[in-house]
Amino acid sequence: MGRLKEFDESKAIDGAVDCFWARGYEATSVRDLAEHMGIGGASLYNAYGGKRALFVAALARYADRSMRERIARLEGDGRPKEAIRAFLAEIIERSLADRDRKGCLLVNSALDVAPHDAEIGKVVAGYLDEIRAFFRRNIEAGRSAGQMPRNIDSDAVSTHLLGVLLGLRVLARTMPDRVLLEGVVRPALDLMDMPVKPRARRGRP
Amino acid sequence: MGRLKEFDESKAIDGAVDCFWARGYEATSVRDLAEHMGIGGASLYNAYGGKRALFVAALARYADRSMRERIARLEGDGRPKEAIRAFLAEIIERSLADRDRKGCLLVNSALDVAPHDAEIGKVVAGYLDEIRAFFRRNIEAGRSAGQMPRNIDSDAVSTHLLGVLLGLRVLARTMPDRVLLEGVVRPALDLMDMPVKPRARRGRP
DNA sequence: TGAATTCTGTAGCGTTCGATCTAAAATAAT
DNA sequence: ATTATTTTAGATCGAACGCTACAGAATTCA
Repeated sequence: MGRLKEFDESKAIDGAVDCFWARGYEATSVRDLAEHMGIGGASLYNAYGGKRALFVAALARYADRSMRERIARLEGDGRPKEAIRAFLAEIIERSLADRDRKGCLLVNSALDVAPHDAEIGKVVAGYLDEIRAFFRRNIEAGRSAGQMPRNIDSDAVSTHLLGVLLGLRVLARTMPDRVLLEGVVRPALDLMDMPVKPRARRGRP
Repeated sequence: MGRLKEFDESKAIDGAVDCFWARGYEATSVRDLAEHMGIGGASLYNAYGGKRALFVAALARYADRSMRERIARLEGDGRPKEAIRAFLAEIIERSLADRDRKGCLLVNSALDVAPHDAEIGKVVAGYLDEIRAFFRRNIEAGRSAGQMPRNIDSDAVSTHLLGVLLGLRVLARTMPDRVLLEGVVRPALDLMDMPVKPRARRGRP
């Protein structure tokens, strides 16, 4: 019973994502949000409770549509090493094409709002852990498949890759240069390459 | 001629650094600033011109007292490899001891304000380049001293280390855990180690 | 149809924002 | 002493902030 919502909830939350993503939490006003969501201020408070709760919802939406989509898509091929390489390559391409320099909503939130809000901090940490788990799964799969060194430390390298990803995102917002961003990533990818066989001789391998 | 300043300019700018550092640019109000600087609002505008100009001055102060001090101190030993290791170790220790999770003012600014302000963006990019130059100098010195692989790519690895540093700072604000932060750094430090000699035999080395 | 419930637009709440004005206070040069 | 210049404290500016009250519109129950 009661009056039905008139606005498209999915379009609305996408509008909120765009706002928070482009301007950050603090710099986004409730009026900005309502306008980009195509609703009135009262509807915003009625449907989401307030600015902070809406931000949490926007984070979840972003994580689903951006991070998890990418992980699922790249991990589907069954080529673990390529999945990791493609993941980072895709971030670089998107960063270079991102003329507004919006970066990644999760990374932006990890630096800006997470330290000041314990609850949101836990949410963001959970999303970052999902990315790290993606790296770790594919490192272990790559090692099992013989594509990576047998003694590779999946814990340390997956954590390292998460750090490199975050650094990549930060650097891309201030110095979006291809040579620079690829320089950040390349040594990390080299970690997953097989060690060169020393003194390969002609004849039998 | 004219009335003399009553406040300590050095204490004042330090107060501004603390404010921007702890709360970020947007969330810091001119009233917060004036209070922590020990001056009135009118004096703030008289001495610095406004919030944005004060932020630029605070950035410069921070870079001098924090980043450049650390670089000068660690690079003085003449042990290039140890300088890089100690640099990252010091960041980890400071991050773990930083109960307010303020992180690094330069990194925070690189993600938050640089993308929205071209002029400040160039300033921040300049500071980041100083850090990268520190890494590169010490990689090349370490290579020359025979402490690092002869074929190490100082451009790529210094850029990689800058990325790792930025990622470290982001991660420390959301997940300040020693195991995690050291996991981010360790594979990067391994890049600078000499390759193990294959099949060392007894007798002559 | 009447009552209950929910959504929406408008208006406005009190607060705070960055910035400025005014006038008194303090100093240096004349 | 007079004048010129600068700093100070305090009040205040218009605008924007997050949020809410309220009345009307729209819908499902009885």
